Amino acid sequence: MPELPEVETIARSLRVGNGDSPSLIGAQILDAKLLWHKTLATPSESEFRHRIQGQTIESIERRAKYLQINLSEDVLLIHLRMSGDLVAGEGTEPLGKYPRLVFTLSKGLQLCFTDARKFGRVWLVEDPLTVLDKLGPEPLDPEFTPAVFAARLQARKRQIKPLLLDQGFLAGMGNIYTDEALHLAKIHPATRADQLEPKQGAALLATIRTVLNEGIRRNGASIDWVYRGGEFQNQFQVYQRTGEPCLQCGTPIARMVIGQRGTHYCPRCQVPVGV
DNA sequence: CACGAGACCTGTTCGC
DNA sequence: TGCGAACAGGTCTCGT
Repeated sequence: MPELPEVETIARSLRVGNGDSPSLIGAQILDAKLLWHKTLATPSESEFRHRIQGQTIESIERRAKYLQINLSEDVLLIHLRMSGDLVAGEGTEPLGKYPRLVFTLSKGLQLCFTDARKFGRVWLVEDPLTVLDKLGPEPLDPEFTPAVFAARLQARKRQIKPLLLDQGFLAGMGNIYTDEALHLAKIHPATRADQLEPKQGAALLATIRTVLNEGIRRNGASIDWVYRGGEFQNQFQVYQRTGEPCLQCGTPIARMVIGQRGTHYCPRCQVPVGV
């Protein structure tokens, strides 16, 4: 489920708590139980348990689609990939289906990493940059300007959709929000990046921010059986609406495969240019 | 550098 | 109803 808005939603709820989820700030990690060995990217399981025991959760933030949990000595990084989730609560029995890594915390709390498809990964490192150093700019960073974004587009020949999904080019976009942003910007997903007018490129960053902010405002999107409780799925204009009328022009939404990803677009609003 | 295919995994939904 | 195929919010690696 996790693109930037979903990860941001999780980071916020772990940080400040919400209805059924307690804030984890200040909690101490008493132990960690690894239930699927590949979930832990580094270090080894024994070193992981040894190092993390006794550390306190000092702050929680998000970088791209990574959750960054700053501990008293180290940094815990979590990537949810396709089906990962984090559930905080009370008790020692793992919360939720498909638990892969369970942290026992002080105050009778636990943090449970669940992940049906087992793609998610967890790192415990001293320096987060050893994991995060290849990431591109944050789309919501106000210092990242539309002009800079447009200029970076001009230097690339790739199709715009795979380029937006490239985390080294721009960090945090996933399949849903990319399709939605391109539709809002009226750009065909197969358009070559360097074929976009600088004006279009600048406008594209604006629509990216629009859909991301709207996603965050609605606590992310919940679709299929990987449920999170967000409501952004009700705002989809194209994603998973193949054959349904475009809400702008009535033309049936089309689906094609670009970069091995299902891609949804309006063939009338998003006219192919230089494809 | 760009691009495609294959891996990594499991669960749900679709088509016959 | 049953069964295989297709599909799923992500990313890595390898070959061309």
